[in-house]
Amino acid sequence: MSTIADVAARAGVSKATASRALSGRGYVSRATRDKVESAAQALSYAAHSSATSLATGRTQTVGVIVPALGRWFFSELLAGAQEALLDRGYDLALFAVPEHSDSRRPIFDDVLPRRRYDGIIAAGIEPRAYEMAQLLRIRRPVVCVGPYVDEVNAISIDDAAAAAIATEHLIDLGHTDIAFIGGGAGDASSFGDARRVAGYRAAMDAAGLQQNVRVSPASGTMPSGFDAAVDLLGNRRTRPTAVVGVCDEVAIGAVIAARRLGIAVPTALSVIGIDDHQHAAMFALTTIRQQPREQGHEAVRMLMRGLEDPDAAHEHITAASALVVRNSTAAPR
Amino acid sequence: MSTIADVAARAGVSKATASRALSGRGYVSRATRDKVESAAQALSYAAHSSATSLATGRTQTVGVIVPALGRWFFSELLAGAQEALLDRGYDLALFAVPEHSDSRRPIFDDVLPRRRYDGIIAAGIEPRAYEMAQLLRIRRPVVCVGPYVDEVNAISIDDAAAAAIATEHLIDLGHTDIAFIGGGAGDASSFGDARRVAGYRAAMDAAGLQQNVRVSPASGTMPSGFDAAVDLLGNRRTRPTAVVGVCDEVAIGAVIAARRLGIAVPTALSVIGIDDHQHAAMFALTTIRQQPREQGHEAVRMLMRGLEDPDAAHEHITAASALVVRNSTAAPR
DNA sequence: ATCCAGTGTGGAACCGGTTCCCTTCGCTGA
DNA sequence: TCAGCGAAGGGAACCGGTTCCACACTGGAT
Repeated sequence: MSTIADVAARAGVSKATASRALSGRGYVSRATRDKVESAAQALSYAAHSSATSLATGRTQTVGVIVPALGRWFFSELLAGAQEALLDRGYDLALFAVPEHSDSRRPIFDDVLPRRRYDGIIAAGIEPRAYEMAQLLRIRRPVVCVGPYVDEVNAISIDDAAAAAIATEHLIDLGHTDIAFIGGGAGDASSFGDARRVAGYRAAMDAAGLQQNVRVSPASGTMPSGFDAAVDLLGNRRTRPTAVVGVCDEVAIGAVIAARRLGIAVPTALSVIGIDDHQHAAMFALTTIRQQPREQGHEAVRMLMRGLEDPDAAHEHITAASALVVRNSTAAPR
Repeated sequence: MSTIADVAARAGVSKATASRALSGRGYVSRATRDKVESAAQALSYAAHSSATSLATGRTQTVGVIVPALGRWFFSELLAGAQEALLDRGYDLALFAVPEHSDSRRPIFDDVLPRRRYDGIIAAGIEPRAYEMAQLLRIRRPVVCVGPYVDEVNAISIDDAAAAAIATEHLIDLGHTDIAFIGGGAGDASSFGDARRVAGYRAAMDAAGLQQNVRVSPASGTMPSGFDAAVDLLGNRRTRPTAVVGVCDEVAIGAVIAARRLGIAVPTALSVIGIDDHQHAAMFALTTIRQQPREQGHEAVRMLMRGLEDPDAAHEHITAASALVVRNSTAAPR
């Protein structure tokens, strides 16, 4: 493996000049630049990244923390962050660790302080927890996806509003007996889930339907949505006419459960989700669309801004969401 | 931020001794070690990883390449690799890039040669392609998940055997009109898909059913399996009595399509998949189980072996797979 | 008493870049 | 004619660790 000294020697210049020629910083004549570049080419030189990092203080790496890879939202978010980072020549160091896992603590205590990352994108951080304090300690730009404290950048849809809009869509169609599936069950659920439950309650309250509020816990996965829906829909006397799923995975689980129970969707039961999951169209699911991949792009953009200007004010961005009407919701009979 | 020189000064020893005390290499007296450790504690010292990497030549980072994050197999594989690497104190640099994407080439040309990774785990590498040649150039241990050349480590289930076992299960039940869904369609499909098609053909041939071979292309996703199944099952006169899905996502898409068409599973149609996807149980899907998470662990183990002993012979491991009978397959009527 | 092996420690080189500071040179403008 | 400036390039310091090597000291064997 050749070093910059080899390149410099072959081009007949000093290390300093070779470095300037290759990085494009400082004064280098056209002729010298060409000589250095062809020498580098000939030796198939590639800068040793540890040496560059040590000298510049930049690692060109961003740490990304997600609580789960299997959930669509996080895998899309990750894909978006990956695309944006790759474009800018940054590496993505992945930490996929469930929220309450034992291996989560050491990441914040030992791994992040090692000055290995120029910045951190953190999804699934419990609000105002110990973890947030640790993130602030490392003095690097941080972008939270979801909850946040004022001292960091953040991006998220308005979860409460999304759930409220979903609920109001059902109310507008004439439903009054509307149940909510999801929230408060195990590791795969997130803080955002709690805000969605709150949005559902608020919409029910506003419509004077507070006595009809019903929440069936589920963890945010399709099987858990399926199980919760089987329970909820099993008794035809207590069955609601409409269901709001905390996310599309849960809503799809509910659609499948309804079919299995012989309940027609949307004629006998309306189901609405939140997310616009890749499978939503296949199930003709009405939903509130959000675009986690775009949120990943946006998170990277915010991080880069914080890198360029460490004193920039922190941004708190509300990502777009919108009702997408398909064929899983209709007026009650 | 404090350096090892600060720690050494506070403990009243030289940098060399402080380094030895903290790393545990070389001779250091018990008393000195304690002094250095409490100094490090007091200054909340953490070694600068770029400096360590430059000095040792090890980055403590492994690059992992996957073609897609949304497919269950790869997200499980990634989760497994992450767990195993975190345990060993390694970082995971993620490259999630579709097989035929434009951003794929630069990764092999520019990113990998930068000597940033101690090793590479590559899934979704086209066999014997340019990419494999580039992987060999960087002189670091490589583990391929899926196809390989002799010069690298590799791990995979026997895809052909898995598809053959699935097909034979249907033949044993008495089916003769067995179609295959999947293979040869777009980016989300993989080389392994081709070998599964071959396994299906081989099993059909061996049973003298070669004239009944039918392959409907699909890309490995649930919606694509759904669409292909709707086409295949739409005409009741040409409908097969059993279907092999290239993977569980496709098979589940087929189960949903059958329900939508009013075809009872398993009485009127048997469906079998390959993978044992997290949703397989919910659909009572008979399948061939493989455990990509374990394969991720195993890949890391192989990589670490290559790191410890660069001259070790390359391993080619066939991962376990086994028939799991649930309730989506039955004898034909 | 002498030799030697095993411990313990410090100085300095080294890993491979980047960048500060200084010198030189050619040209412009007063 | 000469001060002054910008361009070009070299030497050396520096980033923060690890490790080689030299040296000092101890205690046991000869």
